[in-house]
Amino acid sequence: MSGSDVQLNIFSVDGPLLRILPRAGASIRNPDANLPVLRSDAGGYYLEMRIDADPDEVSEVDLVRRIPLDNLSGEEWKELKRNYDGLDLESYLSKGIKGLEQIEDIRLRRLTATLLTFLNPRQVQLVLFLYRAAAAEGTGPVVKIRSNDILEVMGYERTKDGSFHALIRSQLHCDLMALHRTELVYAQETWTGEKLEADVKIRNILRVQEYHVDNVQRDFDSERAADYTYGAADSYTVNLEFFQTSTDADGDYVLFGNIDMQQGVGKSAKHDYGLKLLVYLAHRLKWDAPKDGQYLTISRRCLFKNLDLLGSNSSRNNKIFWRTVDELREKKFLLNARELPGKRKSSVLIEFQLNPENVKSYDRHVPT
DNA sequence: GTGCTCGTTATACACTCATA
DNA sequence: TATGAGTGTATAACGAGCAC
Repeated sequence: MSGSDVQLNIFSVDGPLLRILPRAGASIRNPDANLPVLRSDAGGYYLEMRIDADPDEVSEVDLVRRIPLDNLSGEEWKELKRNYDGLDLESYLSKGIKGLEQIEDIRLRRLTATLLTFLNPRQVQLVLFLYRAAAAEGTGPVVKIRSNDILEVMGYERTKDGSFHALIRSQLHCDLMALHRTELVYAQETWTGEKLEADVKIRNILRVQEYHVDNVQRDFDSERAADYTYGAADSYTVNLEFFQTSTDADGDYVLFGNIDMQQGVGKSAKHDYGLKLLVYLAHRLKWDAPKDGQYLTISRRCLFKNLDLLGSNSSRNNKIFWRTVDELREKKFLLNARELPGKRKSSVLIEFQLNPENVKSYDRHVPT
């Protein structure tokens, strides 16, 4: 990547990360997603959620997201498992994420919510912000960020005294801790010379290496703030765990430009369809062989599932989808999109023409 | 189209704690 | 004791989706 690209606000995100990002962030409404369970193996104890592979789509691989539960004795584990197995999560979740309030144990409630809402659009936006910061700073995978700077860029309003409200700061801390603690377990195909092999990978999207609190008198505990209370540190140093090839001219990555990091104030993070569609298209760039590097053809069924457009009103779903397409067209990520008839009458395909100036894939193994 | 629910932010206020 | 920074809680308001 050249220096002029950084000046133009263009940055790269690793291909291996984009290949799994929509799967890793599948919501509980996604038909491939299973309810969280407690599980133990030789490596330890975990709260985990499995996303099953969809046999109809090669890009929809089997993936597990899990939070390791450290420092548990055998007895504590048995007690926790007994309590958790007794919960009727399905019934709780019929009332939405708020239904989890019926879980009495605060830590377990928060960990379950963390797993269920993992990689919501706000967290995806945070990941993109960190990659953009890494590109701007040129310090490789390690990025140092100030909490208030991120919140400023995300468009949150300051309070009268010029700081950000504790709730917003706390939410940022919880998002960073979710990305720090949640492990992704999946199979990744790698090239050894000309030979393609598959390895099982266990990776976090990022790890928080250090955090700093400006006022040393403040009693701040990172784990406690994530599990029981509120609060945030004033700055964090994070390591982007997938950051390996993205600055390599021969690497495997997607270039993004022109991304608006502003949160729509008052807008629910879960309904940011524009960001969801953009990330999904970037993900497909890493799986498909786009015609001329910019034409992608994807089934409507698959798009609706990955955009979480799973409501019962199909005409409304369609309306939201095309409104989202228009949004990406206005933001110059898309040049065009149109409906194509599928093999069966019921299977509609959508052809996208991406704008290579704002989203473009590089892969040393697939000629572009 | 209407009314409801849900997730989110904004605002206000009370509390704790350290410091001057 | 007053002050300021940070934290925790309650409530109102808003936008969006959903069911009817």
